[in-house]
Amino acid sequence: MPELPEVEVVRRGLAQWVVGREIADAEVLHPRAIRRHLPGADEFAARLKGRTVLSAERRGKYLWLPLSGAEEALLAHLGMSGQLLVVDPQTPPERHLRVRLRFEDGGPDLRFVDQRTFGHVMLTPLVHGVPEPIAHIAPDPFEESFDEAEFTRRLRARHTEIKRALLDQSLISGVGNIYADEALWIARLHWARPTETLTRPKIVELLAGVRTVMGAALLQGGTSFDALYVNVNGESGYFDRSLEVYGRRDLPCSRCGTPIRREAFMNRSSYSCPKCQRKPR
DNA sequence: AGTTCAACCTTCACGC
DNA sequence: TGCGTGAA
DNA sequence: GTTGAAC
Repeated sequence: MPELPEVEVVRRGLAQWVVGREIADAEVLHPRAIRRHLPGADEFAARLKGRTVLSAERRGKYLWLPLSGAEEALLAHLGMSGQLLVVDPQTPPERHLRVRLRFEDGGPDLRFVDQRTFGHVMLTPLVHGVPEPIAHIAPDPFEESFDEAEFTRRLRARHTEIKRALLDQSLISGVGNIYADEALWIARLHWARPTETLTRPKIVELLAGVRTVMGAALLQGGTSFDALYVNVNGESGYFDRSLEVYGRRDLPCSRCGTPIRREAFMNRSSYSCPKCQRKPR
């Protein structure tokens, strides 16, 4: 498993190419890619033109670029299949290209590509440095503002099941269904474990698991499950992905050899090792 | 109040 | 070969 | 992955 800070690779990748650059033109190729908070594609494009990108930030599945002028940012929500790509302007349009930003310097485009249209980009005001629509989203474990003691306190005050808590974006962000299952396996925790029974060291272990899984995924460009989902380099993360439990029903646990089980939970799949992750009584 | 569930979309793998 | 289904 | 409606 790669070591920290993998996130910085992604962030630097964005910052390196984008920061300080003036937007020449914004093109919306799919109306739903900018749904919400804006009248339409034309105004979206008009408001971006001539603005300069100041920096690049990330929170969970969100990336945002603060812009010159007003306290505003271009916010991208990647969803499950969305990607924010930095590519040579000569590159032919991607099959699922939704929004394309060209720059005055003639350098690489910033392209929002999203097969399933679950993600979107928008222009939004910043409040305390964070886009207004995601003000309720808690920091992810890679952010400097992520406070482990605070997280521990709030987690144990929840009185809920641990996986439910991990998927709660107001408590911790960046952890989806797959990452949750993987992190729980690493920490040898059953998804139904009551949060108030977790010891401080166990929570530390779990967070380490979350960072390991999330970091590996970020290295591959965020969401990359199917071979058709590609990373920032346009390569599939499919083959070098190393999932221990997710999607491995009946396959042996790499720690103890016990067949991995699949259970329905919260209207989705949950995978775990019956031996390593004992169900709480 | 807490929880489940369908909807939002496109594509692909699978079985018949 | 295609059509419906389930899953991402 | 997120939202909002329905139990």
